[in-house]
Amino acid sequence: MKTMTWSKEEFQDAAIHIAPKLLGQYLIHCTKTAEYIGKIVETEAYGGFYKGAADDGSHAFRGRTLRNAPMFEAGGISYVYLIYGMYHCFNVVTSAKDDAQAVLIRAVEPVGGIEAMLHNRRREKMNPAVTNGPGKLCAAMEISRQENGLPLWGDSLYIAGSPYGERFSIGTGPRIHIEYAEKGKFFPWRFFIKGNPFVSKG
DNA sequence: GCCGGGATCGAC
DNA sequence: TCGATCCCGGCA
Repeated sequence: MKTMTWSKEEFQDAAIHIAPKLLGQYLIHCTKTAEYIGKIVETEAYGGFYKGAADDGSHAFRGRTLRNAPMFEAGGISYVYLIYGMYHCFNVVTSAKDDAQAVLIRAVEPVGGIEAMLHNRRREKMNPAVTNGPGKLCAAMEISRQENGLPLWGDSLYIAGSPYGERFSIGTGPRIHIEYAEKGKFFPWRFFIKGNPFVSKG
């Protein structure tokens, strides 16, 4: 049975709607080394408004810059940036052009390309620390700024639905590590699969 | 130019 | 709890 891959149209929606929908879906990255498959277990929405307040936790809050430019494109492309000089974070850009919104993928459960993921993370055995954080999953799945601004409806980096009708309950809460955002730090825009061991500690 | 800081991680 | 490490963005 073939999985359904997300089309460009499906990304033209608010990040707050897409963030929970991405849970249980597969993030797939095909490289020369491996075909990486991770089940998305934790996401965060960025951009837009919550009860009339703009999201001051979003990179796009102060307008367009060189770094956040992909967020201002039409939904369905990647937004990958370097953080703390060492790590990368992968986002799915959503909504219409010039409506800067994105979903940060915070954690995945390894499903395919596991040997390569372990190698990339310099681990001997699988455990949650291999992919239970945004920087960790990028390192594991070979996602860096080379993957910035790429279409997600192509065939090298894309989202696919689960062929199984998997049931799970969704937890929500405030987003991680944006204490500087006076309004946004209270938005309940973090989503995760309850009980999944690969959800980040936060 | 210079300087402050970050949607993190892992060692101590 | 704290340091690593570097690009960006704001300001001069």
